[in-house]
Amino acid sequence: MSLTERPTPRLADVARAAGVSLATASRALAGREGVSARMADHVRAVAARLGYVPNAHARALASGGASIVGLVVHDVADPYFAEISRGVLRVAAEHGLLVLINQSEREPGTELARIRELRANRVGAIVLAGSGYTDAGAERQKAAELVAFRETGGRVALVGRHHVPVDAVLPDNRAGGATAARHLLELGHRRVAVVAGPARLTTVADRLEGAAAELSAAGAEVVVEHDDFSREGGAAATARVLARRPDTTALLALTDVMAIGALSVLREAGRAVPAELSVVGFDDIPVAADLAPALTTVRLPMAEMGAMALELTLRTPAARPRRKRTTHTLIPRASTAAPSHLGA
Amino acid sequence: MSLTERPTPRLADVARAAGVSLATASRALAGREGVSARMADHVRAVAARLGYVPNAHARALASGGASIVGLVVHDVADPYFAEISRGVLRVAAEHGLLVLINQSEREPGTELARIRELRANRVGAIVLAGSGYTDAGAERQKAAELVAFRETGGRVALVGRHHVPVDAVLPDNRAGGATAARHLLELGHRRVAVVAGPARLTTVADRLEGAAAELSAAGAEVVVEHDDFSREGGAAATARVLARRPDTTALLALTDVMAIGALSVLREAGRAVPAELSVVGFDDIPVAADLAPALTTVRLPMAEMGAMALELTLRTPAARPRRKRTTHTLIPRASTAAPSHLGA
DNA sequence: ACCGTAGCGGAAAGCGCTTGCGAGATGACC
DNA sequence: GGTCATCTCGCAAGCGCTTTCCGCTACGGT
Repeated sequence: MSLTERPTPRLADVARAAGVSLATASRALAGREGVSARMADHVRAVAARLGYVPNAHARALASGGASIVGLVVHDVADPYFAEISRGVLRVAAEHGLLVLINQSEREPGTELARIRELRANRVGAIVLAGSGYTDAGAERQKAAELVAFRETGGRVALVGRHHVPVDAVLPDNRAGGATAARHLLELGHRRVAVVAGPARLTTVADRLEGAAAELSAAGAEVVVEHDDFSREGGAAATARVLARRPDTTALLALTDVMAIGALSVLREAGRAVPAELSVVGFDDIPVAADLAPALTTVRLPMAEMGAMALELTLRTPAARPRRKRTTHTLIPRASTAAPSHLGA
Repeated sequence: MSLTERPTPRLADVARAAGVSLATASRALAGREGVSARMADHVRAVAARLGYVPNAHARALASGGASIVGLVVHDVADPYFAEISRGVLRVAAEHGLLVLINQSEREPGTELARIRELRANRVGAIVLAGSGYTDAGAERQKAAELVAFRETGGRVALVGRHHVPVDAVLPDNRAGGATAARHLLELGHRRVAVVAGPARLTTVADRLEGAAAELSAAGAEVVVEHDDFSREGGAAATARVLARRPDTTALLALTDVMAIGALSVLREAGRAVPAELSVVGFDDIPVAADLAPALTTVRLPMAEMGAMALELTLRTPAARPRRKRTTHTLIPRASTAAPSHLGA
């Protein structure tokens, strides 16, 4: 190998080259007081000349605690989580924090493993985004891990409803589901299908509950099809809806990503949206406005949710878990209209 | 504060509780040889009972090197980078690596700062995704930082063309640009506008060069409008194209995200796509097929690019930088057609 | 000119873990 | 039954940095 492996300069090298002690060098570089400005400048200049990069592990070990936070999402490429991540990264950058990112792949086991890795890395805080699970067993293990982390000085914030007694940002899922349903009802729809994600996710349970309550209160017929929280899942669920209840006049997809799948199936099936079938989504991901037709949806402040979660972990810990509720907004676009027999 | 801050159990606690020495406990938990299976099981059981989580910093310090890799992207919420990130995370998970993610915000200065932070954290490898800069000064600083990192034992891989002598995954930008242009030419377009990102990015330069070369060789008129690499940038550039050259028959957007902005402006302007104006994008981000109309584009294997980059860093270092070129594929969809005077 | 005070710099003790080396124990072989 | 090879385990020395505790210097006050 022609690669010359040169040892990284250490603080001691900087100190020696600058003609000062370790303590002085450390203080100078950390910008701590107790060193004259002149001296500090000198040390910094020497460090720069040597290409010194402090060893964050040594620093973390000696001072106890690194400036790293952990982020766990279901899937980074899902626009919902991408937006949340962006919010988290923005706040992290503002505070000089580094972000260790993880995907849980929507698997409770994987999620648990990721949390442990984060703990091992002594991150200062963990932001767990994505839905909780309706399975009490999985939630209990996660809760134990997270509580242990907090008890050893870590900070935790969740995005979404989990059965864990820690700070959380709660998206307005139930009310959002109700709002979406009401929109369809007001347009005159009475045969509505819900294209839902996996029943074991609390996000799905909440949105569905809000929608179903509203719809049945109005005496509408409701069918629900569960599938993956993905474009393909949305497509598959929609195909089943079409087969099972061809007279459905409106589709309520519990995420925009699923709505995208729904729209594609409807397009292929030659069912005009919204003329024959209305479609409403959830989240308002960035592309929702650019779909064909533009998607009516319930907007959640995704990036802010991520930002708020990280900010929660930065505040002084509270004795009782804090809950921050978000708002939601119906964004009416071209994908919803009155059912055709009314329009006619 | 009612939060009971309990100290994290240390390896010494586990060793004592298990009745073994530190060395044995360490080896047992690391799964290293030199410890009988019986003993190792016992130690692991005790560790689990105590809720022991090894301190990754101490481990990194003692063993020199953490199992963390750094990833720098321009913007996590941009679908292009989200896909690359997914590829990186997949490979990282397969190898038990943690990923420290960073956004450079398309700022050379920020990018540099992020690389330094990654270095400070003694990551084993850095994957730098996103375009290089045509500004030689910025590239030089980045190169210095990256080369220094490599010389001190770090591994680096880039995605995209940078003026840095390290391993890289090179997307087929130039040829892809040519392919997109040829598609338009074959349809009969002769007045083409390129909706381009910032000129200082090598990605833009390469795609544009490939397209322009092909177009001018065919004697087509070409206008280029630069703007941000975003939906809004694409919209603004398109608006300018419309004002400057109303007789343009085809738009070549250098990324799908910009194409989305272009489509929205065209829709608002009442210009039918592809009847009046054809639009072709670049990347084939997941939603490209679901736009209105479905976007013709040049597909790049984004997730694989991320995966390949990380895998490059995992291989034994080579004396000379390795370059992996990707393929590209034209994905014809509904947004392109022959210009109207031909169709008529 | 003397003493008090403040402020700066140096020595050293860890932070929690890995690991090379050597001691002790165990079994094999003659 | 003795000797040697083979394992298993423990000791102790760091990894690079922070931080406390002191001692020293250089001032200003009187």
